[in-house]
Amino acid sequence: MKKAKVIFLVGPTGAGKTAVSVKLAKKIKGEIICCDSMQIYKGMDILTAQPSKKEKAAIRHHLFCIRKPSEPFSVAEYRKLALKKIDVIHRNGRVPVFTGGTGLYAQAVLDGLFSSPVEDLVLRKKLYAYAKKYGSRRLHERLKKIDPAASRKIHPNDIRRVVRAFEVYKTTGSTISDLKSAATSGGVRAKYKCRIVCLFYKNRQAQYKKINDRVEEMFESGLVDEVKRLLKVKLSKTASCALGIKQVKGLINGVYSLHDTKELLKRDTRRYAKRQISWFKRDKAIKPVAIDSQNIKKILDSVLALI
RNA sequence: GCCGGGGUAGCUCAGUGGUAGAGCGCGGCCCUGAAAAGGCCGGCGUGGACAGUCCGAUUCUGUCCCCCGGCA
Repeated sequence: MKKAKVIFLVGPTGAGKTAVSVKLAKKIKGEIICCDSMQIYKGMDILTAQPSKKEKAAIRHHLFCIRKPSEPFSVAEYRKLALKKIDVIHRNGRVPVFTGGTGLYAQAVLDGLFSSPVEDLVLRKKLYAYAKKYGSRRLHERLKKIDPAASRKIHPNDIRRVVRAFEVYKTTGSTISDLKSAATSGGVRAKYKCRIVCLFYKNRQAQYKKINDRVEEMFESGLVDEVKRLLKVKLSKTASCALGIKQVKGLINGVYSLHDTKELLKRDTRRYAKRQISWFKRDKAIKPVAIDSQNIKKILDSVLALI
């Protein structure tokens, strides 16, 4: 039996994934699935560069705007929803096209996740308090005793991972290393004919220019008002991580000038893009498509040739 | 023109009579239930120019050039 196809269109922010994804989906009878940890939130259209109404009307989009900004979200939850969508879309005889820049989400769908417990907020709070009091090094030392392998991999300063490793052990009785080396469940990579394409700029300067321009546009389209609106409710920990919220909050509170806010957001977005590139370079199955212009037709042709 | 302050990494600056550092930028990397998050690594730069003192000057002295503030 011929394997059904699943497409992933990934790449750093500002590469033009959204526009390409719509053209691509039209061409191959595809439907788009959000592969972005922030675009799953509604009410953050400018902040997350949500696809336009027109784009959404042209092609079926899934998993966009499915959570309120007050609600938390996680990779595991994402993976579950994404797998369901793949089935539904295949059943309709169409091709799922995952589009977005969250590498971890793509990986979770492709390779699955090892089974680990949901977050234990109470325990987590305690662990952070401990780390704050005695230093994360001390917590790391303790981790070394229960899970030497994990302690070797996790840097003492990487408090989140140190805490998580502890949390996993305390709630399940098994170490995160053991869980990790046990079989990961539900990866899609072998089950379907997966094609992963990453758009990236040949020239870093061109990419940074695009990012800088986009930040300016976001402000012109009403970013500040959008953030003001969002801040009226208590944002979940996840939603509040969206790039732009912290920076614009500083502007609203009078901590930064408009100019400084823009520069800060540009800088943080550049750094984010850099991290995305690092992430996508790791997976050897990812096929790179170099872009040097915004000629969508050309980009689309390159993508089509690879899938 | 005079008085004062200053010219050190792409930027902002620190420091020292024995050839220099910190933040930011920038580059590279790691990554499994917060991932647009979190973490790690990376600094030879004509120390404005020239001359002098000294065993030795980026650090002291002199001259010149440039910048900033004040007075004219």
